[in-house]
Amino acid sequence: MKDIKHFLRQNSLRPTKQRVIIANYLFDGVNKHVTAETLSNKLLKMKAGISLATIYNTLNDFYEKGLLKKLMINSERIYFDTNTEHHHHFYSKKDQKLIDINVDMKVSGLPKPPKNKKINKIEVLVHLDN
Amino acid sequence: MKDIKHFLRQNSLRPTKQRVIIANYLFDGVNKHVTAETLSNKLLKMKAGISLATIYNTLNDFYEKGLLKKLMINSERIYFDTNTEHHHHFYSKKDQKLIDINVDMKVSGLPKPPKNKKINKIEVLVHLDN
DNA sequence: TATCAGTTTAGAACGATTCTAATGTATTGA
DNA sequence: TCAATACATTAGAATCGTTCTAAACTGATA
Repeated sequence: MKDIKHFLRQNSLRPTKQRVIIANYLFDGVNKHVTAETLSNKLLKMKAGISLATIYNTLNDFYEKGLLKKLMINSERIYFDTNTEHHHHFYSKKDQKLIDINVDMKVSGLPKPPKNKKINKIEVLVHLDN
Repeated sequence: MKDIKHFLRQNSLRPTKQRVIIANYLFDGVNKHVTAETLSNKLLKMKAGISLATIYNTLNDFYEKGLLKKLMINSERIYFDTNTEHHHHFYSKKDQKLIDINVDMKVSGLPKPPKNKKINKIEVLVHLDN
């Protein structure tokens, strides 16, 4: 896809074969949460022979350019989120799955931050039972 | 301390020397957030010769008995929280520090959870800038 | 106080991630 | 166009937090 190459160049990333494949999958319009492992599995199914090292490099490169958000949620693995807007999540431990919450939520009753500290952002994680 | 031995027994934990030392430190009335590493450092300073394996075992034993909460927060390490009540946190990435938020907070505008899922608990993490 | 289940320990193993350094490739500019 | 080079990819080694193993030890019990 021409668009993806252009998109990568716009973000100071050389459109190599591997990056194009990965970006095409990640930025297909449907927001995703991936770990290196889940992405690797997807790519294996697509028969794209991309090494794990490259998958890690690429996810981190995309992250550094702001194309992905990093989530570390009650879990052992780092999730990369293609939705880089500020938003919240449902999390099902049982399914090991994250679901975006895209509506605006308000947190009330927040105490003052400690002296000399400023609030940067508020993250709400809604744990699901089943 | 007699109390601590009793406390451990009440929780079906044999009051071994190592567990008594660790419990005495953790449950001294001041809530704490520790990782295996920070606890190990504290114990080294106290000249308690307790192996890392035992520290991991003990933290996990305490966790299994509900004496500690596990937090995994935007970070590489597992934090154990001596405050097992439902509460929220400030988190300073710069300082790698967690601070309890013990006041009641309300989250409004929460969407319905996915079909057949029930909300278990809501965790708010307030990221600090500096 | 002997027995035994539970505990501690050093060090090995593990698993996710990063590093290394050799090979390959996109970009550039002559 | 093509050579030079800066950047990417890769397999496998290294790393680091954590868990496992199996041998030695200890608290509980009778």
